[in-house]
This record gives sequence, C-alpha cells and structure tokens, in this order.
Amino acid sequence: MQRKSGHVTLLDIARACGYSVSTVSIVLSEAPLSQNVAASTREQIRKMALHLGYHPDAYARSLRRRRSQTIAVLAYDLSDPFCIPVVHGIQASLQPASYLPLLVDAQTQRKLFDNYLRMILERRAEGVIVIASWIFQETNLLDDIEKNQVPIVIVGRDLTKRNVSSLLVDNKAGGALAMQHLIALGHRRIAIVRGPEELFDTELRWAGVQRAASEAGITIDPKLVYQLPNITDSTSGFEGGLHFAQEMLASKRPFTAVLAFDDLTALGVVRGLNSAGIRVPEDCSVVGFDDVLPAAVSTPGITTVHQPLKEMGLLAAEWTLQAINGREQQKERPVQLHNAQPELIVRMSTARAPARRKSSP
Amino acid sequence: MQRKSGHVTLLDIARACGYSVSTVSIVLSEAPLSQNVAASTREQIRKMALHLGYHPDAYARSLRRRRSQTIAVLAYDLSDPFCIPVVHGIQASLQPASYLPLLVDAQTQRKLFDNYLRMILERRAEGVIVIASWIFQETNLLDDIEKNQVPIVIVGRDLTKRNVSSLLVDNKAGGALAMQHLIALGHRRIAIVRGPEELFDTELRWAGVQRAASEAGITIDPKLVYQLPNITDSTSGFEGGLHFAQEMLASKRPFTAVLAFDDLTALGVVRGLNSAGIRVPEDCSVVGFDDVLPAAVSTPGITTVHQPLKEMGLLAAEWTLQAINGREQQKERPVQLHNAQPELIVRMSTARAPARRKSSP
DNA sequence: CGTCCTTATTCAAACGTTTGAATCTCTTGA
DNA sequence: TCAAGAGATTCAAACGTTTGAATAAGGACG
Repeated sequence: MQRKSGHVTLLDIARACGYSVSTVSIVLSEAPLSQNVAASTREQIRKMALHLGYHPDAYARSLRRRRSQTIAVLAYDLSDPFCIPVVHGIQASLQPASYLPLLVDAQTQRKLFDNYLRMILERRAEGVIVIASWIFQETNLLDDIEKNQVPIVIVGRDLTKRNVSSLLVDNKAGGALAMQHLIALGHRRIAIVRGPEELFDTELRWAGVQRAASEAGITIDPKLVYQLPNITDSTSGFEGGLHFAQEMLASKRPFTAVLAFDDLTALGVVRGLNSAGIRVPEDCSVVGFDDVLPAAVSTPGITTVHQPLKEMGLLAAEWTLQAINGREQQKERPVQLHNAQPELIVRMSTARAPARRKSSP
Repeated sequence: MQRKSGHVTLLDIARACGYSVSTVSIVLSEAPLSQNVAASTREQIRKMALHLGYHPDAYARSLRRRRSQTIAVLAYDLSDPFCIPVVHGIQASLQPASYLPLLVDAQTQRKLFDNYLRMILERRAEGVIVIASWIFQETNLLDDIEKNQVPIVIVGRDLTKRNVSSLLVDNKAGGALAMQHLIALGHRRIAIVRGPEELFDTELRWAGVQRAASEAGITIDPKLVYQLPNITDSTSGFEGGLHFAQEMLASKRPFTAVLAFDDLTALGVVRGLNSAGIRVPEDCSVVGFDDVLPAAVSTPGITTVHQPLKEMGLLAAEWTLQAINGREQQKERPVQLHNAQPELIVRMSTARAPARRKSSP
C-alpha cells in the first residue's frame, strides 16, 4: 500500500477507489469543477485520502501552479531579541493568507546571508522580508532579487533610496524621547553611549538626543559621550556598556544619568555602575532603547524606548502580500516608507536627579 | 529575455546558446556526465547562466530528484530564549550538509502547531526536529509523521517510550547541582519554586533537588515549596516568580535562599524580593535554571544551571541526517536517548547564607 | 429521431528538472 | 573499407500536480 517513496500520491488514491487522477485531484484540491462531481464520489475519495494519509506534494503543486505560497523572512540574527517580535508580527499576517514564512537566520554572517539568499531565489519565494542591520553594507545581492521581480521589504533600515520599501522606528523621535525624559527628571550631566558607527540608527538617535538637548537649552559635554565599538557578536552591546561604565567612572567625570544606545548596552551600564557601588536609579539613572525581553525582566526594570516591532512585522507582511497581488494585476506598487512611532516605557531604572552632585563614589 | 513567470529556466539558456536542455542541465548541475561535455561548451553555458541570472527551480529539482533537502525545525515558541541556541546548533550542523532548516514557530498554539505539521508533511521534509515543551500533550500528530517514514528527533523531552529519539538535559542532575550549590553555601531554609505541573521537567528537577537535600541530611520544609501555575504566555514564568516572592514574604516564613524552576522565574523572584527591600544575594540567594540571555545580563547575574543547548541542537541535527542516510541504505536506526550534562554557572545572585536569621524584613 | 443541454468523469499537456539510453560524428586500428 | 570505440550531445520519460478541453451517458425538447 505504501509507495516506495514513502508518500501517498493522487495515483494511489485513484487506483484504490477506481477513479482517474483528475477526478481525485479536483475533489481534493476543491477546484471549482468539484461541484460537478457526484457527492458520493467526493465522499469516497475524501475518505480514502484520509485513510491512506494523503498529503499533497507541495513541490508538484507549486511547480504546476507556478506559486510557491512562500515568503522568505531573512533575519540578520535570531539571537537578537529584536527579531522575534517582528517575526511574530509577520507570522500573524501571513497565517490567514496561508503563506508560509520561510524563516532563515543569517547569524550575522555575510557568507550565510549570501547562501540563504540564493536558496530563497531557488525556492521561488514570492516575496522577501529582510530584518536588517549592519549586515548590509554592500547590498548588491538585493539586485539579484530585484532582477527576478520578487517584491522585497526591509525592516529596521531605510532603503527607499534604493527603491526598497522600508519600515523602521523613528530613531530621531526615539532618541529625543529618551533625552527629554532624563531632562524632565532634572538631570543635566547626562552621559551618552552612542551606537556603533556601522549602524545607521546611531546617527539618527544621536540627532534626536541633540535636538532634545538644545530645545531644553542644555549642552552635552563631549567628554561624556562614548562611542561603542563595532559589533562582534550578540553580547557585544552588553560588554560595551560595561566597558563604558568602567571607563567613565575611572575618569572621575561626574554624571547623574546615562542614555544608552540600546537595552543590552543599558544592562551593561547598570552592571558596571553597580559593581562600583553606584545604585540605579538612586545615584544614577539609565535609559535604554528597543524594549526587548531582558530589559523588562531585569531588576530594576530598564526604562526604555519601545519599538512597535510586532506592528512593523505585521505591516511588512501586509505590504509584501499587497505587492504580490498587485504584481498579478500588473500594477506597479510605489516604494513605501513607514516611520513607526516609538513610545517611552518608564520602568525603575530612572529617577529624579540626586540633589547633591554625586555619581563617582 | 525575461520569461513571463519572471524566472529563467534551463530552456532559456539552451535556446540562448544553442544547446539542448539536457546538456545545459548536465553542466549546471555538475552531473557526472559533465566530464564528457566539451570544456568550451561548459564555459559558454556557465557564462550564459550567470548572465541571465539563472537559479535552478528547487521545486522542479526536488520533484524529479525525490529529495527536498529540507529538514523541518518545529519550535514551540521562538520567543522563549531557550529555543534560539538549539536552532543555532541545528543550523550549524545542517549548513555543511547543505540541508535547509525549515524553521517554524508554533507560538505555543496548538492550532498553529497542527497547521505547520501539515505544511511540513506537504513540503516533504526529509526529517523533523521538534523543540518541545508542554505543547505536546496529545502527540497523535507525530503518528502522522511516523506513518510517512520521516525520521523525527525531539529536543527537550524524553519520548523514547514512543519510539522517538530524544535529547534533553539531565534534569535530575541539574536540580541536584543547584541544590548542592545552595547547601554548600550554608543555606538551610531553602524555598523551592516548582515548575508548572504540565511540564515534564518539573518532576525530574524536583527529584534531583530532593536527592541532594536528603544526601546532605536536610529536610525541605513543605511550607517553603511553591507550585507555579500552568503556562499562559512567554512571560508567565517571570510573573510566577514575582507572585511567589510576594506570597512567601507575606506568609512571614523565614528562608535564606530560593531555588527557582527556571531563569525567568528566578528573575521574577529577584524582582519580588527587591521590591520588599530584600537584597540579592546579601539577604537571600536565588538560583535559576537554563542559562538564557536575560539571566546573564541582569544585575546581579543569575547563578544558574546551564543547559548545553547548542550542543543538543548540533547532535539532534546529526542524528536526523544519519537517520536520513541510514534509511537510504535500508538500515533501521535504533531509538536513541541523550542525557546532556548540565553545568552550574555561578554568578552573583548566590552568596553564603547570612549569619543571623533574617529574610523577612 | 436528432439536437442540445446537463452531469459526471477522463484525457492529455504542462510546470522545470534529471538521467538512463540513444544518437551522431569522429578517430583508430585491423 | 569497416567495425569498434570514444567523445559530445540529445531524446524522451519521469517526478506529482492542475486544468482546459474532450468524452460519455443520460435526459428533455422540438
């Protein structure tokens, strides 16, 4: 009864109940024609399919239908908690459209990235969503995708100039939000941990921070600005923050608050401060960015700027689906840009500036 | 030049350089026969393929070759940091074998789980790796996979009784490790947060804890044992720990250490203790289990029992590949079980028991 | 009785590959 | 001159579906 390949085919069912492959196909794929098939026949075929454990071969089906029902999701690093909510949003969007997200994880490695991109093309993904980061310096590979007319959307970076629809958080607004929060709490000597220079977000957040400072008539002491090194692995944010704290404390420059580039950095800062005996938030406030899980569950919970990641994922998938449908109707979709609004999440790592100047022990 | 479908086929190349589809196929797929193809022809075909941007159609290829080169990875919830290192291990194993991991995330939803399982079967995955948890109560769906002769391996749960090769951490040893650590630090009044009853790990870890206690001649006060409720979402571990702390402190029963079921629970405990003014580890030690990212980056870092997740993922993929190869050679693979050895990671959340009895404020 | 619907089913081609067997063209040796 | 072999290329069938067109078997109607 079992085929040699181990999988049941239409032919098996056809033989088993004495109909042609066509009829069986029509019934099981619920084609329009199946209305003409006698109810008794339908019943019989369905029963047999169930009994034999039939599952239509996606390869044969896609080949014939010229649709893969697949959208590739290319994450630069799944171990970055940033990616997960985006993926969830995408899945939520794709599920009802019965598209399968082909989720691949480049693990921040360029070589893997290229490999997977090729695989995506071979698997005839109908669309590609890239969850991006610094991995993209040379994006020539996207050309390959474009050449094949596959719609592409990018999350976490603005590539509209290269004709790619993009979604990202309004980094400038986010940076300003964090800074305003610290200023409102009375902080004046605020240390800033800038992101790695290879990241696009870095400049934008920095611009927001500066805007907020100048609007409040505050000048940022350049000596209190620290530059994170480039990223080597997924924990380098934490270590950067730790290192910043040690260095800044050693320099004896007073500060009452730290604005960290992202949550992991903020957690590193907290660690560094604590081990020098400085309490957060009593002696020094710390604010992060992203709102990932570790920031929420650490103690004190890190005040941070929330990115609506799930919503961005949802929208990215929507756009991709629309582009696919649009292409069928020969309509050209315009390149879109979505600037998601960040939101300040106040937790326990920020407090009013201490009355007297005290930050180095 | 572009086909209507938007993808270049062998026929396009064949036409463009005047050879038959067969020759082109032989060259581009580097079949053994390609040694007989004239070097000049090879060159010409390769150039044309590159020029037109040819990518072989995985669907047609798999259909013909009867191999999907795909192994499905079914994670119960990607937002659980537990899953990620396992996935990384799997990827690392699969990459050199040029198998594509078809990564799907059930998001702890039974319905999604079933849907994806069907998809996996339709996509003719040659093997399935399940990263498991409580999601599996009724595992009848695995039968469907088994019926189709698809090798299956499960990570995080022992299903050898149901004929499924399994990898999991030695929970009993891990529980004992954590308990011994606390005992060695001089703790005697140790509160235990048991895991949810629906989880299999719960009983085993508990058994390890009890063994360690009795070996040290210590009795566990049943009043200090707390039972986590069943899981509702990915943050329920944290909330459970928080709730435990509040309840236990309200009861005024003295304790100097907490052994939490997992890291997220431990983080919840720390939060709960801290907000009642109890310092970790000075006043009370806390130990977790799993060694996920948030435990490492919080302050104080959580002392925990490390699971070698990446190694487990690696091995799971190895087994799957072996089973696939074995099946080709008609060899029956025996069901295997791997009990990974846990390792105690000492961080800052545990310390010697305070000299005087003090834990409730 | 022939024509024309309707209903139920099947034919056959196609999707893009791969591959065992076949073909064709030389060259070589007897 | 011819058979045999080697080298280069092509034929054609197959993988499991889907689907427009075709077929067959009844009726109903004029």
